[in-house]
This record gives sequence, C-alpha cells and structure tokens, in this order.
Amino acid sequence: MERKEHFSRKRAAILETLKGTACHPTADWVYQQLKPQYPDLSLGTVYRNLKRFCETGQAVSVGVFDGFEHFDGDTSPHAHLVCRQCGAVMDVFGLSLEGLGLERLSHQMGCQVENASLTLKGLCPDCVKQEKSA
Amino acid sequence: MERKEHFSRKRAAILETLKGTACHPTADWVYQQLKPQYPDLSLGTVYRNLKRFCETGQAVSVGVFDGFEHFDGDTSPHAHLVCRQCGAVMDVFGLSLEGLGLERLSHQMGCQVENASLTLKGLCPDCVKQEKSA
DNA sequence: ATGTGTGCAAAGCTTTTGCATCATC
DNA sequence: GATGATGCAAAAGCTTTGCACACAT
Repeated sequence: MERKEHFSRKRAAILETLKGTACHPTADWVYQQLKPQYPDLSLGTVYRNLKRFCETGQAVSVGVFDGFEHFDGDTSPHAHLVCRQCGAVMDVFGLSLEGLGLERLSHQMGCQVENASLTLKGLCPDCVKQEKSA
Repeated sequence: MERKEHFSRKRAAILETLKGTACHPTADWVYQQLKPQYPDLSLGTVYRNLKRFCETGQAVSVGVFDGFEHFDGDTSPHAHLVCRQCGAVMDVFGLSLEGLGLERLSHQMGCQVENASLTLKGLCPDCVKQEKSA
C-alpha cells in the first residue's frame, strides 16, 4: 500500500519559495508571498506542505521564535543567528560542530544524537548599525 | 519611577520548583507540581512568573518543542538533548562552544552575538534501551 | 495608602483538522 | 474511477491579558 504523491503546482511553488529565500520564513510569510500569484491559495495548504517537507527531509524547522515557527529550505548543516531586535533569522556558516566530540558523548551518555543545531541570539548587522547611530 | 518587587510565596515556590528539577519543565508541569500544595494556584501566575524569571535572568527558555515552551533554572551555559520519542529534555554538559570562534565571527559578520545555544535531537538513553530491546 | 501579585475567565494567536470539492494519476 | 491535494472554516491548544480582589510594603 504505497501512496503515490500527486503533483501539485502549489506545493512546487511553496517549496520553490522556501528554497529561493534566505530569510527562513514562517508559514504566513510564504503564504503572503504566493498569494498574489495564487489568489485561492489557502494558509492551511502552506502549513500542510511545510510540515510535509520537514518530514521528507526537503526542509527543516529552524525553531519557534516569538511564537512563529521558521523554516529553512537549506538542509545543509549550519548555524543561525536570531536577532532579538527585528526578529530576522540569518544563516551562519563557518561554525563547525565537528570538533565537539558528539560521538564520544553519545557513547558516554548512552544516547543517540541524530541532529545538532546551533542557534545564536543577539543583533543582526543592520540592528547593530542602527544601535550605533542612535 | 522604580517599581519595587513585592515578595510572593507562590513566586518563590515556582522558582524553587524550577531550580529544583532537571527536567526542563513546561509551565503546566510546574503548575501541576505545585497545585497540591497551593490549591488556588493559577496557571496564569505560573506563566507570568516564568516569563519574569527569563527577563530578570533567573531562568532561561530552552525553546519550544512540540508546542510547549521549556524552561531551565540553570542559567550556566550548557547544551540540551531533546528526545524525539518521549520528548524529554536533558542537560548535556561537556560541550564547550569556546573553540568555535564566535567573537571572530561577530567581527566578520558585523553582528553581535549575545548568546549561543546548542540543541541536540535524537534519543535519550531510556528510549535507546527500549528501541534495542524491541 | 499605594503599588504589586493573583485568580479567574476570556481573548489572542498560531497551527491543525474535517469535510466537501477538485486535480492528478 | 480511485487516490491525493486543496479551500474553507471551525477547532484545538498553548499563552497572554483585563479586571477585580488580595497581599506586601
């Protein structure tokens, strides 16, 4: 009983939008983005598909910030910076977790680590500038 | 216009409960924990005080997992493991983020990193055992 | 007295879901 | 035709909040 996935133009558009931005959007952001082009798009559909992408590994959830879940179409391992001022979520490359010894830790604790996410909080470059000039 | 903080027995109890457990509880968990001793305790009060503790630095938010925000009375820097099976949130000590070069990164990006949190996802020791025996 | 904390319940908010309808296979 | 996807709107569920009352200073 395998279920075949039917093609859906809207699903493709949602994934495309997610992959095509670096802003780690919320469901509503994607919805607003596509609404002009797909006037009958439903917010529920966006939620359904984003959730689906996370399950199939086509996207990941960055986390819930200020009540909104943020998604990322880039599934390669990298950290994120969340700005406490404007709420922006930015990619941070160049921080490798390789040297932390997660494997050794797993053995010591007897647990099984499948994923590691590093989230930084502070001010994004834009808000740093604004604060300096203020 | 400074506002003085009045003493509240319930607030003290909430903080004590939070500091006294290693389970990184949700607001409701704290509420259920204290309800027997304080029958007229309100869930709203727990929310209000947990939020306050985070603002005053007496506690931190570990993040939102499965829709529930989890808090931690231990504000020292350490990582967390979230079990995808049972939802448990555990402390993980011994993973230092010192060597990552966050300062250098801040300069390079022009941002201001104030906090770094490392969250691991996988299976906790208990669920690893259960899976093996299954 | 004055200002702060709380209980209660309602409101707020994001996210999920049921069902009829439509599209894809 | 059969199965999957969507729109719509209602429901769900966690969290916040307004207000009247109680408590601490």
